Amino acid sequence: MELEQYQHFLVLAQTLHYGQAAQNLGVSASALTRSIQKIESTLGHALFIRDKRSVRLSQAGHVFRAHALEASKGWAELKDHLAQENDSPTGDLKIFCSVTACYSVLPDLLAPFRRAYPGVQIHLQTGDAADAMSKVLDGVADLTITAVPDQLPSRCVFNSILKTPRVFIHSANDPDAALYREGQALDWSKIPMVLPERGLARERIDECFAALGIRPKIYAEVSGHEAILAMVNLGFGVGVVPALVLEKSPYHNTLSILPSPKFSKPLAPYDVGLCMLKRDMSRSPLKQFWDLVLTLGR
Amino acid sequence: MELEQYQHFLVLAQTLHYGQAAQNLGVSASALTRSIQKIESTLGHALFIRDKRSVRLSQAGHVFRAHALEASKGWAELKDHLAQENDSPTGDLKIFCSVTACYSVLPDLLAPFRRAYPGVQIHLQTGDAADAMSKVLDGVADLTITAVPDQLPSRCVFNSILKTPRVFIHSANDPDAALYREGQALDWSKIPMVLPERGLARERIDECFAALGIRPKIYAEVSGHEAILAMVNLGFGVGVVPALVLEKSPYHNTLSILPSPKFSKPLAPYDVGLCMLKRDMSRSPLKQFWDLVLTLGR
DNA sequence: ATACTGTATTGCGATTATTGCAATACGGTT
DNA sequence: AACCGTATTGCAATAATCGCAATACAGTAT
Repeated sequence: MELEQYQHFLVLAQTLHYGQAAQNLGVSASALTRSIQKIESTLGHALFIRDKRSVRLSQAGHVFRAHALEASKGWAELKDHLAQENDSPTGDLKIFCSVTACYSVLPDLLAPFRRAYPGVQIHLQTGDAADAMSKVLDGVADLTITAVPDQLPSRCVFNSILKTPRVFIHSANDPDAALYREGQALDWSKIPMVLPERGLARERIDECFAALGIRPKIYAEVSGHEAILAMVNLGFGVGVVPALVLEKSPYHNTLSILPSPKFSKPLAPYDVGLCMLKRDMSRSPLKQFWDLVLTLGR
Repeated sequence: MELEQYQHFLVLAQTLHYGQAAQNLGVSASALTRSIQKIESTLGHALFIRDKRSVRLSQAGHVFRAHALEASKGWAELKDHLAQENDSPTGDLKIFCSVTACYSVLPDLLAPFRRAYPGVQIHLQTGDAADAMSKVLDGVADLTITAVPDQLPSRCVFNSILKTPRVFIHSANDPDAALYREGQALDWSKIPMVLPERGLARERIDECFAALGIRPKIYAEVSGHEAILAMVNLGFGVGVVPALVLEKSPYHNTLSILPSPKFSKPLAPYDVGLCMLKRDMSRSPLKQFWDLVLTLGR
């Protein structure tokens, strides 16, 4: 008997409505049906009386409800008890992190986590954000802090931590710097740009320009926000990076922000968050990390 | 958290030995290892301290043990409570049964079951014993009462109910009846025989004769014990059937038992028992039936 | 009467998890 | 140093689970 099924039962016992209970639980109605059927089958008693129009607890259902409540309470008490033990939870935590996230959001998460769970061994690996998802899917990393992917694999869950606008930047070293500073309307099809080589960021930028019928003039394609900053700083062109990346970089007072082109469809902000496997939501110390991030977010 | 895993934990907590505990539980050591790992992972605490030479409970392990015992007790109480409810367990029970078993052992099982669990709707189907296993595997039947198969599918469990010797029989109508009655050594290679067309019984008989270097003279190949009885009763030859089948048949006083040939490797008794899917061992009302048979067997 | 709506259940294909076997890692022992 | 005993892990096979779409079925509206 799964503890999760107890929860299914308890919610259904309250709502007395499969569709609604399923929605509350975040599962499909068929999954809920089968959870209940499975309990009934192991118990040998019908827990609910369904007469096609209404659902209500049977006698055995009431008995089981008392048990399920008791069991849930026992489980909660256990966790309390363990939390108050002097020894903190143990385990390994393999984090994969883009450099961007490593500079920007990671410190704010890792410090309190370390304080709360000193027994957890943390392995931190940085790398290209494009690899983040596959690292998690392959089990090389337990969780990753990175931009929200174009489409989340079904096995993963994502929790946004912060959003920061994307800004267009240029350097005083740029031959055209004077032009940019005048604040006039710019012809974006003629401005040399430093853009990401691939990945979600590049796609979004291309889409936004395309919506205006503009084919940007690409001076360089590079990999990684930090590389963009470096190139732009050398005066090679105009780049696009998340504002936060600029702020945390050593170039933040040598580079200037340009007003964004008048996109019909605005460039979505850079959304960075936590991503891990659904499966691990119930596992330690991943659950602890996830929960901590939630509390910090509020 | 599975209730089954609680059991795994509790047994390991007692034996403090993976191999031994695994054997007690009837699972492989690796499965046990993973059960424990999973609990530890969801709790975030090591339950056992392993130092390659010994296994002992950790502090968190002791805490969890108290919880697990409590939870087990609660579960047992629940089942007690439900058992004492006035409404008996409900459900369907689809039984597939060879005719032989239907006459011989089924009544002794079904009567007490019906008395104990009147709420269970019983569906009984008889048919060729050779089909029994596939009926269960295909989900057409929940359980079957039949001879132990040559090799049990891995998804199934089997529980022997009774064994009865196989006997060689002949009829007074047989032209050679006088010969048989004299009690002299018989030349089995010359005696016409009525044997099962296929299946385990036939294979065993062939093996036993083959071990003596004898190729029996087959007069007829038929399907089903009852058919053998009928053919033998008409005087067509000598047949082999489980003793119990003979006793329960209408021919039991018109047919006579011959001394068995002196097989070097004796003909194994007919072993009839209960077979169902492992999966269903925890489901109702199959578990009830299984348990009832166990108690009757003792 | 017939079509329609809301609700629980079931069939099915695809995805995940679990198992057991064999291989491995790692102390202690001969 | 080779060998045991024991827990763990890699891997391939097996089984369970999920969500979607189809179905069943009672009440309601047209």
